[in-house]
Amino acid sequence: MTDDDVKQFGDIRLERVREHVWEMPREGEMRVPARVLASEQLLEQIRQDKTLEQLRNATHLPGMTKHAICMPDGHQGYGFPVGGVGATDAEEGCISPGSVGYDINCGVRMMKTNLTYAELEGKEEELVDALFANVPSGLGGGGIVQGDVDAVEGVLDRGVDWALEHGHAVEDDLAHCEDEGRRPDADPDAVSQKAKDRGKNQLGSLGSGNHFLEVQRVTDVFREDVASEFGLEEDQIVVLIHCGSRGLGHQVCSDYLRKIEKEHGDLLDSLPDKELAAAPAGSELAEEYYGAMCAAINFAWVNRQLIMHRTRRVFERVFGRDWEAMEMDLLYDVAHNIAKKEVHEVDGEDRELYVHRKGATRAFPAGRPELPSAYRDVGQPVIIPGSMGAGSYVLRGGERSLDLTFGSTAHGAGRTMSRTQAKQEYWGETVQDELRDQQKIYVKAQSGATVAEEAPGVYKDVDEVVRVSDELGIGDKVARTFPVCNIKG
DNA sequence: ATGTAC
Repeated sequence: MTDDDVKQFGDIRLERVREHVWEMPREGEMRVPARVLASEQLLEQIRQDKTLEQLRNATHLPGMTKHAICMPDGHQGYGFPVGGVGATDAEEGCISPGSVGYDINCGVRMMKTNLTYAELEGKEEELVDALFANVPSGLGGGGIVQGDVDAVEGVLDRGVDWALEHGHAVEDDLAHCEDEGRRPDADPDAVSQKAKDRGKNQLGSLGSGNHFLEVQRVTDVFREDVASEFGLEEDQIVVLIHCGSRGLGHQVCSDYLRKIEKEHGDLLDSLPDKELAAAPAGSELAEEYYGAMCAAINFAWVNRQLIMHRTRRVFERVFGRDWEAMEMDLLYDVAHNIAKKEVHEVDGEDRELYVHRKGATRAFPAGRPELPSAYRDVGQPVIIPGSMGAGSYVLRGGERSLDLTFGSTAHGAGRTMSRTQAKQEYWGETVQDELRDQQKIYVKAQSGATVAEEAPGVYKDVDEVVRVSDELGIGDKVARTFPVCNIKG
């Protein structure tokens, strides 16, 4: 090993295993080593905050297997890094709400169209205004559906099946969503009344922060055969929807963090950070949290479904054609913040694990039984949004992901500065004017401050993140898109 | 991310 192959950041040591793979050797109370998957350039950004320390802390979680892993877009989060993957034994390990994240099933879906960029040019302002007027966004309440108690119960229990029953989905949408849009382990009774109350008037709403709806054009195709299977080609218009489970998921996370801290104090005392609070596998709270989290997963899927279906109606008005004629079909919906029971090979043995992916995307290659039939022979689509001034990517689950990352890859570009700092560096209106005048990107937002917080300059280079994923073989580049219209909170 | 704190 040469000097170039070792990095010492304070008391944290990283050893290069090979290109883009850095290992933090096991020491002290660490149960497993940790790994950072990053280029030198991205590692230099990752080391700037508490990401590496949080990654090391995560290796202390009971039942952690193989490695705690940090993706190329990793940054500091609540307890567990955003861009982190940790797989714990589902019988002898634990489940940790902070390792899922507050925004349960924050994620993205991509809807295709058969429109070309040429057909949209000149209509950008009309389209962005119509989307903004019809898709609720911003903090607080107001959704596409004003839900009552029964509606929320149905959504939590049946996910996108509920949307289908109520005319907000078609069968084909279910066939192109993970779990067909319905987590079978959902337990609505484990979701507090307070969480349900917060969620009932947020069904079909974008929220705030980095959440958005973006109309994009496909600018590059890297793997022609896979793109063709996915139904993507250059110049095509697609729609990307990025949002989560709103106040409901947030409430589920905080409810269970509080309960688990109280009930499992011994386990908490054995961890280096209280924010990693975890319930032992098999305990009542582990089961309840898992059921509640799965219900929140359903809520987020329905949220994205309602927004997508409303978007079809908006396109119908703007383009004067039926959405079916515009072939506005769902490509796929991917979760960025969940824990899920999955079987993976560990030391030559198949074991059931809680795979925590926080700011990480499942990236299963061809052949995994969980994949819908449309993608079983090609591998699942992985959708990685960039900032509103940069491209986004469609990848395909890579052959090496099962071996390296429990079937996962990155989820986005990742911030480089805090929201507070961003507001000091940028002014929302100026950002909007520049995007429009220099790149023909039309942004409309509830708040100028949000635009400043999400300015393209506050994000890492998504091209570099995707390059690492592709070169590692965990997620293969298929296509790149570029923004046309963007609405946000 | 989030009725931006308990």
